[in-house]
Amino acid sequence: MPTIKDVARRAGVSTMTVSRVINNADYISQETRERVEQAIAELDYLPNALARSLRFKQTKTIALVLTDIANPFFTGVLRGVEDAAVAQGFSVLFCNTDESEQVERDYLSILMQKQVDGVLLVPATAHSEAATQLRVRGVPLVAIDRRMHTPVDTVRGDSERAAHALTRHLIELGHRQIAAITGPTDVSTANDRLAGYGRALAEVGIPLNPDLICVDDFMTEGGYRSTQRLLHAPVRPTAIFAGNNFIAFGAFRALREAGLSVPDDLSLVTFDDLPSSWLMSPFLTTANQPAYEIGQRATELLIARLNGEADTDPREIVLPVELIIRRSSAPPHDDRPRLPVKTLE
Amino acid sequence: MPTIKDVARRAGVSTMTVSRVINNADYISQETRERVEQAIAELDYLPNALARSLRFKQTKTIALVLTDIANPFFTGVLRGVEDAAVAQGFSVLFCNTDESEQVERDYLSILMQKQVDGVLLVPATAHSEAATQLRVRGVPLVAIDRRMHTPVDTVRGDSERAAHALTRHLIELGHRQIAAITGPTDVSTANDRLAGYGRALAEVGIPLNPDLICVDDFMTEGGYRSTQRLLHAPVRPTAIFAGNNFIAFGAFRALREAGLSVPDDLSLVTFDDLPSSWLMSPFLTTANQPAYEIGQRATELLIARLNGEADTDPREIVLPVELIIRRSSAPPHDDRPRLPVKTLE
DNA sequence: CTGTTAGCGCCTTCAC
DNA sequence: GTGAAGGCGCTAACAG
Repeated sequence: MPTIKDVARRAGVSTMTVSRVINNADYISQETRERVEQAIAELDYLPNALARSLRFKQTKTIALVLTDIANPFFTGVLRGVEDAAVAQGFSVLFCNTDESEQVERDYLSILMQKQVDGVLLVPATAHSEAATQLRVRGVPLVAIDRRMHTPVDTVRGDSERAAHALTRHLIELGHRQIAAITGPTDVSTANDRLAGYGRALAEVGIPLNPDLICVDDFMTEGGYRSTQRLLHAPVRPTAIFAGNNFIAFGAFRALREAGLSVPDDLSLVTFDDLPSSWLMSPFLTTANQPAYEIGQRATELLIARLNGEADTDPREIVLPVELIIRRSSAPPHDDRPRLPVKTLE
Repeated sequence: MPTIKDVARRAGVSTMTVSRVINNADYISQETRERVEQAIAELDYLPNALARSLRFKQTKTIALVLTDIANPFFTGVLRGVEDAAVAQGFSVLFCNTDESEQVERDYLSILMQKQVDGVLLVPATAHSEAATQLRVRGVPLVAIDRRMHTPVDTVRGDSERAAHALTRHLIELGHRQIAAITGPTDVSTANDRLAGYGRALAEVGIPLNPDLICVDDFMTEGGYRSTQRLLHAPVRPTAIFAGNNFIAFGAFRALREAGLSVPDDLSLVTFDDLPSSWLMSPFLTTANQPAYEIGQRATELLIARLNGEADTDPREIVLPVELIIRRSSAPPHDDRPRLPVKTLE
């Protein structure tokens, strides 16, 4: 592995001159420059970014710390992040926390040691100390998808409004017994979605029924468990608002196993779903967040911070969410008992 | 940002002593160690990994360069890679090439400059010079999913065998006119899958019909275009073997638009599909590759190479693929012309 | 057990 | 235009 010294020796100049060529500084004679460039080519020399970073105090690397890349929403975010990062010459260190605060903490420590220039974080919880940890060390942070207790740059979809729209849609179809299943209360998206749901109910004077509100994790299993609970509750809901796609998948499975069909027996609406190009027959009514754009905008904001631009108060970018109405939502049947019907296959 | 010097000053020792504590070397008096540890805690000191890496010539960072993270198969690979990497104290630099050789080349250059310890690569093409580039610089490489022309460590699913099984399945259902749609011929998985397809046909004496073989990209659009072509071909196939999940999605769309139903009018089988927990009603017959395990095994092999273990010839790990038979494949109808039927909704 | 010296590869500063 | 010295933060090798 040749170093700058080898190049200098071969070109018959000092290392400083080589350095000038690499960083294409001024005041180099055309002739020297060519000689150096040739030596570089002959030796197939590549500068050592480690050494440069040590001097420049800049690694041209940012980190993306998120909770679960298997969620297609976050896959979209990652694509947006990467494209925006590359466009500005940055690399992306990828970290998956699986919603664990402990893992998040450990990662952040490593990232600070590795001197990443900035961090994009989907915080496992709203009270994550990440913001403080990073600020102390002067590492810029942009939160993605979820708000944090500490004031911090944030890019996210408008969960409250979207949840309101989904719930409103159910109400307009005639539903009154609408259940909500969301993630942990210390995750802002769960709260915001529940708030939007509540606002829609309040607008038409439907009281909140605690029996119809389930809080579990944001995973398939959470949706499955919660739905089973709902089916044994005193009042059976005619519609379920699932706080995210995984919850909806779990809910659907529980309904099917109970011999209930969507939307004949219950309507089901959710967030994010799957890319529609993947679906044989798109089915779920959903509030679709602009995942790619969220990742992109967050990265651009982060890099702007790195460059010292926009050095104002924390900024919050809230992107609109698109409502996609499909077959999983329909008017409720009357409430006379009905025989379970085979689910749509 | 405190450095080792600050810690040394505060603890009243030399930097070397601090270094020894950090790396928990032997021969430190209990008392000094405690004093240093206290100084570290008080200053909230974190060692600069850049400086350490410069000395150690080890960054504890590997790169994962793949073609398209939006493909759920690669998402699974990434999860496997990350888990295995973290378990051994490595971080993962993530790079998406979008099947572009140029992007791949550019990334590799950056990665070498950043001194990654090793590279996991899904080569954009089999003739990628990546292997040579990296070898020259002594950076270990493990290819994932696809074989390369240069001999190199590889971890992949058994595409040939799986394609054979899928085709065999169609034959056993009674199909004789079986079309194949695959990706570019300079991608080994495309070739292997075509080979498996051909072998299955040959076994039962069905001649290869060039009209029934389409080569396009591995994307939804490729599947869509190819299927449209097939529908205008002299012989209409009764079944389509799609080279990957995206091709299958595109094929399905083209069939639906043509008013054809699966499996009533044509059977459709493919690779990878989607995680079944996401599906409302799993539909596609598929050869399911162990994505997570592929990522995991590749990472373990790479790290073994870094540690100088297993310094033998390039190794090829071929993992078995699971055949999942679902509703998209069924016996063919007789070949009398039929009215187009609405697709299953 | 602890400290000093030197250097990883590069670049900033200041001469020449 | 170019080069020599010094240092980024850390540690290996050697002293003591």
